Amino acid sequence: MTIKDLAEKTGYGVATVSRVLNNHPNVSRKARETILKAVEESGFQTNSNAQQLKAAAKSILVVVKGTANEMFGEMVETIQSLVAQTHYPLYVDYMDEDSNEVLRAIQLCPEKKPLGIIFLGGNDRNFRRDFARIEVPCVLVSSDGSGLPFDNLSSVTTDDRQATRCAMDSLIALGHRKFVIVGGDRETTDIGRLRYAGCLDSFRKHGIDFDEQLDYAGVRFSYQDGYDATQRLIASGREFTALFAAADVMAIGAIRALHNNGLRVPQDVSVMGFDGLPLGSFLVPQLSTVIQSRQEMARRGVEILIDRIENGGGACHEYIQYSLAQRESTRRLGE
Amino acid sequence: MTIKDLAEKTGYGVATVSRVLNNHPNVSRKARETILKAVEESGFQTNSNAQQLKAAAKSILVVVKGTANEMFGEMVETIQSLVAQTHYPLYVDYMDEDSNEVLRAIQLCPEKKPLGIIFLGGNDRNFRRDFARIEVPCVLVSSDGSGLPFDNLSSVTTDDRQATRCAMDSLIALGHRKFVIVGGDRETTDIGRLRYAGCLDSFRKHGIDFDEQLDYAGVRFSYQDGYDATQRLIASGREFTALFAAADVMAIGAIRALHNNGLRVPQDVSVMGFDGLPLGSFLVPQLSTVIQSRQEMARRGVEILIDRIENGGGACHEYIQYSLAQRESTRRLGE
DNA sequence: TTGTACGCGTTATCAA
DNA sequence: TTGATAACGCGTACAA
Repeated sequence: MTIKDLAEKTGYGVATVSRVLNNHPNVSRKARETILKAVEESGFQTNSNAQQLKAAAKSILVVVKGTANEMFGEMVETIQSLVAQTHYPLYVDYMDEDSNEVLRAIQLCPEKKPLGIIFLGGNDRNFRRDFARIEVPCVLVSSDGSGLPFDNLSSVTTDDRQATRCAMDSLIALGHRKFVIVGGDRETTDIGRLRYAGCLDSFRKHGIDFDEQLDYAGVRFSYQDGYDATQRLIASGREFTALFAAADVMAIGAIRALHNNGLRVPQDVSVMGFDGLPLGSFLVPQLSTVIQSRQEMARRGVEILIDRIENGGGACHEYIQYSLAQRESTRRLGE
Repeated sequence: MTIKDLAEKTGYGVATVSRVLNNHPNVSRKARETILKAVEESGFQTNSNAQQLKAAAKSILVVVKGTANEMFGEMVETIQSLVAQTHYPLYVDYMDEDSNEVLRAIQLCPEKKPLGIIFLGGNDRNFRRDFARIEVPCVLVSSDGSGLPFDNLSSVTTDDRQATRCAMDSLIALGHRKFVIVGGDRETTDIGRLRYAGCLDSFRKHGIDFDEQLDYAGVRFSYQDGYDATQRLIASGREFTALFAAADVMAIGAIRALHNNGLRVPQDVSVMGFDGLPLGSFLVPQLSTVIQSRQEMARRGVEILIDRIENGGGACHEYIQYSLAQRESTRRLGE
């Protein structure tokens, strides 16, 4: 079933059919009705290959880095419902955590010819190296692009460094002085770097003693890695009353590791995560964490992108409000 | 950059370029080398729109129902790596939990012209109503298609009913007699229906008293719904020593609800989940559950599909081995 | 208001 | 071994 078939069936030409399909003007009411009815009956589906081969589909592209990332699933849904309220078609492309999202976008561009791109997650290095080849307006969501010299790349994210500092400040305010950190890799992930920097900011300000070699473990963002890293930290014999995990999933692994070593949370060790996954509030103990506003991040990402598409303008970089949840996995020392 | 540009650049014709690109025979070594080098230099990317517009890409399509489903993320990765070892290109299409996966596949078929389709998750009703319009061999993974009258629809899944029965048997063997169930909707989800049936099988066999009205809550597969349902069950005043949740996420919500009501797991109530999410073994207490072999399910799904594509043959329906994990959230009564 | 005809980038057929 | 050329289904000048 093609528009040609439709044309034959209705007695009109393919151009008229195409016009009806795309809601173009200059079609008689009668033609529109006839053709619409035929479309209905035949269950016609326009072939998007041909469509895009022909011309820009005026679409928006979303590139999601990390299929398993619990943060992104919900955000994709928000983006979808937001974009659905516009007339822009939306393409969502999922990829592995460790693929190069920028190269993928570059690869997709000649095919999809998007008006703009939203990156859900992204790596500084990849952008620095390859982003220059992308010309449409883009928004990097949930990573900070303000350090990147691209006029067509905006970003919306949590201020990881400040949020982490704030989280550490709060633990210090609760009386904690001895910390260990289960963080991300500081070399390869921006998140790992920024959240670690936030910790150091706070530690320095309060004169907290912290040994980067002994008190920090830079690992991957998973339950298992959080668990393993914590085991090593404990095994090394370091004493600590508070553990910060750079992601909730790591915090969960960490709590289990503490438990296995006879350390109770929060009586013996306070644990603070980062992300604010829904899961966290169902755990026993409920996970204290930095809650990122995923909805808001996604919403602003869409808004900025559409504005740049429609009105032009250079890059802008926004931080989204986060909130600190002191729940059950942290406690005031000496109470 | 198109193959036409490539042709000009190298002095060959588009046909030769195309042949090189697709590894076809009847190309001189010299031509192949020259063209390959030009491809390298120019960073040429074949336009898949044009490719698919022209002809069937001999691809395999994966339709994933439920972006947030923790089961599927890992399975998609397995499928990808398995199919990568063949010469079939793979398309993965993600959709909301409540979209109609069969209609989506029907829509995709004329465009992608896949040789076969893998459905990750699926609803009985959707298949019954619309699947007849799909002609290529398909495999439904993680739902049971054996009741469906389609010769081109195979399925690979856990035997939900038997697995649940087995899980309940095990709880009964531990001395439990009073159960409540936080299950899925029995009307709209196959999983809800089958896992409930499994419970009843076991209860009947052992003469366990169970009131469908009072002891069963059919809700959605989420933390919050598991939590809410358990709250209601507790509030209703029913006494029970064991709670079965039809999914691990529900079990987690349930455990929190029990905790909030001063009920300890497993001392006061044993909780058994279903799915075997990695998360479960990091919780405190570790979640007892039915472990579905996601890897194996995905692997068999791919194997069966490729076999049907290459050798034909009718539908086959397989159950994949599951295993019962008695971990820390269940205990023997009276010990 | 409508239809004809061309081109998008690719693959496949055929003749050279 | 190669190249010219006809499709694939659609959008859109341009002509009518």
